Amino acid sequence: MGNVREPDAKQVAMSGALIDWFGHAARDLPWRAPETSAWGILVSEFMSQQTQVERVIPHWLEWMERWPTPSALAADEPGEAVRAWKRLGYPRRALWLHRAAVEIAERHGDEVPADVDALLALTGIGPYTARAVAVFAFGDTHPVVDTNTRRVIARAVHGKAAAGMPAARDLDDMTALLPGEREAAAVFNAAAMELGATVCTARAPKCGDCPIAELCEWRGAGYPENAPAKRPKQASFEGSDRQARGKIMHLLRAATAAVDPVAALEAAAEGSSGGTTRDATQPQRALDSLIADGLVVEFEGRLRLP
DNA sequence: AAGCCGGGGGA
DNA sequence: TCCCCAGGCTT
Repeated sequence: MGNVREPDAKQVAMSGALIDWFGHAARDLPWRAPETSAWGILVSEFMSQQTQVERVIPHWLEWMERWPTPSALAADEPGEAVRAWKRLGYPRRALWLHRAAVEIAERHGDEVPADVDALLALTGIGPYTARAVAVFAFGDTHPVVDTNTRRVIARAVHGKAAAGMPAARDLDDMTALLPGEREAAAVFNAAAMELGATVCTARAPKCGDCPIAELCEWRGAGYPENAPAKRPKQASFEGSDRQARGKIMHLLRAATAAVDPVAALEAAAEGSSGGTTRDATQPQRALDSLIADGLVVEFEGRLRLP
């Protein structure tokens, strides 16, 4: 981390403008209510990984009603967490959230730890989520770097259209903008994320609504079209293994009893008879990978959630 | 460093 | 159609 230096005048102007803007423009997300527990913050962060927050809201409300504490979730079967996850995507997150709840209940006295390193040690929590919980649940003064803040900094500070690959530099960039005062630092982290999510968007930024347009280097340079972020090209979802896995999970979530493996393989192949040749081994491969992930369990020759 | 992992919203 | 989304884990 090295020496912490005082933000310069432009950095102060930028963070100040973002904090002021956030005061009136922030979305009314339920976990932003002041009485939300650290557990509630942690759940919201798990659900929001690679998922737009608007889609998370109903799942979060239902989840917190049913499992208001880590120990409440830990007392239920992991499969119940996977079932309640519904179609949020990446169901491994539900499994990992359940594991994290067990770890918190067993190792931390049912209290979400406030320390970044302790958070990082929990299942499913990485650099982003650990700092997000430390900052948004406990008011700590770490830089929170997600896909939104990386894009905002790339544009406003570096004058580039898009962020490069994630790097250690991202944390330093965010730290340079972070106000020294504790409460302001937490609000600034949320404000930078909010700007990236609602105004400084990847596809069609609303620069007319931007509170830091006058300070933005990208705007000042005339919106140069730099090389786009080298994000790994995601394979088409249609016909993918991921889609096949999703179909099996959909069947198992809806099932009230363990299902015949043949039915699961048929579900995985559903819709694949559309003319183009498809990998005949895909259904079995999808099922095997789900079992390897612990999302599906073999039980007396049938399949069920864990 | 690269690949993999869901599903939906928006252009 | 393609790109993107409050990422993290495995190899």
